[in-house]
Amino acid sequence: MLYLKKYFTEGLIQFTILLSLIGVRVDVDTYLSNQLPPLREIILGSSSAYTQTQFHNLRNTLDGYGIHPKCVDLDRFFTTQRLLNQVRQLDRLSVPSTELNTWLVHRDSETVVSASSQSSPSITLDNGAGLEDINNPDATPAMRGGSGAPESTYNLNAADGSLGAVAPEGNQEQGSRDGNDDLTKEDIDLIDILWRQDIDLGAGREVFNYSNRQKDSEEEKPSPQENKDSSEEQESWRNGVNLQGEQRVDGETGESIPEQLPSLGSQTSLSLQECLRLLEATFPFGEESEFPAPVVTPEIAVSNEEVPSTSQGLHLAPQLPTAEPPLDLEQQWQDIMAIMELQAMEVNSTSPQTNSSNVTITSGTTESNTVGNFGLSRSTPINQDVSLHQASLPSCSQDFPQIFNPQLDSVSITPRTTMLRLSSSNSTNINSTFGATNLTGIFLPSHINSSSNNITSTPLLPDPFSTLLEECMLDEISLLDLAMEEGFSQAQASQLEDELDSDSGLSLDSSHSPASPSSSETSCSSAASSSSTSATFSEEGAVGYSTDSEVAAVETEEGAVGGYQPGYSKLCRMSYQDPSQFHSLPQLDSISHNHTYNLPLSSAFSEHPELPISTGKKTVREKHNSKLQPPQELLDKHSSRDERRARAMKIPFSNDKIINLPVEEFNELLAKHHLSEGQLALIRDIRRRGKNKLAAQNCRKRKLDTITNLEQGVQDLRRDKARLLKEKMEFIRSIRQMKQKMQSLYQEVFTQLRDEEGRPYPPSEYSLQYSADGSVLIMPRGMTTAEQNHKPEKKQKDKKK
DNA sequence: GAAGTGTGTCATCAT
DNA sequence: GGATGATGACACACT
Repeated sequence: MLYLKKYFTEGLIQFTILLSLIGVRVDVDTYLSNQLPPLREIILGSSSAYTQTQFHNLRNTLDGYGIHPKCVDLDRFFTTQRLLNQVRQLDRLSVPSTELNTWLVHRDSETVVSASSQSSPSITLDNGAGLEDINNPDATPAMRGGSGAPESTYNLNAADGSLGAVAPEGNQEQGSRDGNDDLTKEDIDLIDILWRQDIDLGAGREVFNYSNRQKDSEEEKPSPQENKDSSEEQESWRNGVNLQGEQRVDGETGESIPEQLPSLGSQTSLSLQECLRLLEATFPFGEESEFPAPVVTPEIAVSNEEVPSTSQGLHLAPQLPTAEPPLDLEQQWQDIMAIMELQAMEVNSTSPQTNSSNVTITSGTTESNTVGNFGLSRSTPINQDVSLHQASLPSCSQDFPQIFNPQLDSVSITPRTTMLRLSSSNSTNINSTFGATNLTGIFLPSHINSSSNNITSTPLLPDPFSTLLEECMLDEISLLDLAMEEGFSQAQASQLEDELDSDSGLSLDSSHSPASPSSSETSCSSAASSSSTSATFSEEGAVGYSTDSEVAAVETEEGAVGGYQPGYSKLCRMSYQDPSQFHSLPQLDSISHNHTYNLPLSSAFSEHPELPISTGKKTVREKHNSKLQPPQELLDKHSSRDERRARAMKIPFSNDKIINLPVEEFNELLAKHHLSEGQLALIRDIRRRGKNKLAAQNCRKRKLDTITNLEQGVQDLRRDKARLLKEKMEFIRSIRQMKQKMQSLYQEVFTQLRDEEGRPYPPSEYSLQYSADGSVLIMPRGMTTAEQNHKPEKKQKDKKK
C-alpha cells in the first residue's frame, strides 16, 4: 500500500509539475477531494478503498443519514473527514487552481472537425449498439455488456449526437477562423493518432487519408440552412434522442429514448450541451484563445443547475449523480481486492497498484455516483475551473481504445465502469489539449514507459498509457505467479523430494542420520538375553505376561534392579526397525528417525562418540549411571519397554522379527517355539504395538503431507485466480477494442450515406441497423422496434461503400 | 513452569 | 473373526 501511495503521490506531483511547465495550473485538491475518491483514499490511506461494502455504508453516513450516533462507522467517518481535510489543506498550499476550462471550448470545434471529417464515432454505438440486428433485438442489450448503467450510455449518445449536430456549425466557425480548409496541426495530429489507433484495429490506411478526410469534411459541411436544422437537431439530441434502437417517447420532445434510461441521462446531456453553449459564449470559436488548445470535455456530466455563469469559467460538477454504478463494479472491486491480496504475498510492485487505482479513478471519474460510493459529498462543488482528473488521469485510463480517439469525447462517459477503466474523454482531453501531441510519454514515469519519447513516432495502441499500465499490472501478476511458483518450489523442494523419494510417509530425515539404525535391535536383544536382570524374570511364564499391568510388575522389578527410566527407553526406540529388514520392506525404507540411539551403544560410542548419547542430560545421567551400573545394565536401559519385557519373558527372537515378519512367517516362527501363553500374548502385544507405532508415524506423516498439499492447493488456486483475472482484463480490453472498431465502422458508414438529394443523414434522425441477411439499413430513429420489423425494407442501403 | 513439539500407546473403526 | 491399517486421543519426554 505504501508503494501505491508513493507511486500515485509522486505521479501526481510529477504530472502537476509537467502541467505547470507547459502553462497549465492544476488543482490537485479538487482532483483529490471530488474527482477521484479512490485515488484520494489510496493516497490518504486505506480506509474504504478496499472495502466496497464500507463505501456504501460510509456513503450513507456522509450523506448525513442512515448512521446511528453510536454506529462504529461514525468514527471511521470522522477519521476519514479529518484526514481528507488535512490533505486538502496540504494540496491547497502547493497546488494552485487551474484554468483549463478554456481549452474545452476549442475542443468543441475540434470535436466537430474530427467528428465530421474523420468519420470517427462521434455517433456512439455504445457497445456497438448503434448497429442493431433487427431480427435480434436482444442482441443489443447483450452487447452492452450487461451494463448496469445504461443512463450513461444514453447520455453519451445524446451528448455525442449533440456534438455531431454542432459539428457543421463548429466547422463553419472554425473555417471562418482559419480562413481556409487546411486542418490545423492539432487536427492532423488527432487524425494521425486516430489513424494509428485504427490501424491497430485493422483499418486500412486509405480510410484515413487526410485529403479524403478533408474532402469528406467539406462535403459534410452543411449550409447555413442546414446549420439551422442542425441546431434544431441539436435540441432534439439534447433532449435525449437515442442513437440506439431501444427507445421510448420523451416527455418533452416526443422523441424516443430508451425505456431503461431515466430522465437523468437526458438531463446530463442537456447539461453538457448547455455547457458547450456556455463555452461558446465565453470563448467564441473565432477568437484566439489564450490557451493553446481548448478542449471540450463532454464526458463531464454537468447538470444545468451546476453550471454557473461562464464568466467564472466552466464549473464542472462531475459529481452529478448520474446513474447507479455498474452492477459489476463491485465484482471488479473484488477482483482488484484479489489482486491486492496477491500483492500482499511479498510481491512488490507498483503497477498492479496503479491499475487498482485506475479502477478507482475510473469509478470516480466516469461515474459521479461512484463518488458517493467512496464517501464523498456529492454536493461538494468544484470551485476550480478544471479539475486535475480531466487532464491527467486519463493517462491512467484503462479504456484503451478510447484514449486517443477524440471523437470518443462525446461518448466517453461509458455507463459501465468496467474494471480498470477510466474516462476516455479525459485522455482525449489531454490528447487534444496538447495539440494532439501524445503526452503519454510525458505523463508516464520513465521507469514505466521506456518508450515514452517515441510514442508519437511509433504505432500506437489505442491507449498506450493505459495499456502500459495494465500490462505492467499483468506483468506483475505474471511475476507474482512466478514468484509464487518459485517461492513455493524453493520452499517445498526438499519436502517434495522427500515425498518423491518415498510414499511410505515415513521420511524421517534418514539422510541426516549419522548412523542408520543398524543392528541396535539385535544388540539390544542380545544384550537382553544375556542380561542377568532379564534372566531373573525370564523363567516364569508364570508371570502371566499378557497385560501391561503384569509387565509393569516386571518392569517395576527391573526398576528395582536398574531403575526404569523412560529417558533411556527412548534410546532404544525404533529398535525393532532393523534396517536390513526395512530394506526388504519398501514401505519402511523411509522410516528412519534421526535417532542414533538405535545404534548399538558400543558401535555408537565407537563410531560417533559425540552423538546423542553424549548430549544433554542423558549424557550426565549416563555418566552417572555408568558409574553405578554394569555396562550391560546400561545397555538394557536403552532398550524399549517391549524389548525389556521380551527379555524378561525370554522371548527367543527379536522384537524386530516379531513386528516386521509377515503374518505367515510370524506364525511359523511362533510354531517353531514352544511358548507359553504369556509369551505369546507379549509377542502379540509387541507386534501390535510395533505395527501401531509405524502406523502412527505414517499417519502423522500423512497429516503433514495433507497440510502441505492443502497449502499448495491454496497457492495454486491463488495463482489460478490471478491468471484468470489477467485473462479477464485482456478480454475486457479486447472487447473494448472491438467496440471501438464497431463504432468507427458505424461512423464511417453513416457519415458516407447520402439521401436522394445528396445530403447526409442527420444522425439524430437516422441510425444504421443490421438486418438478418447481413445488409445494413438506415432507419429513422423514431421508429419503434416493432415498426422497424414491419418496415425493414425502408431505405435499404448496401454497406459496400 | 507453561507452552509447543515429538513420540509412543491405546481404543476404535474400517478393510 | 482375526490381522492389519488408519486415526483420534492421551500421556510422556523434551526443548
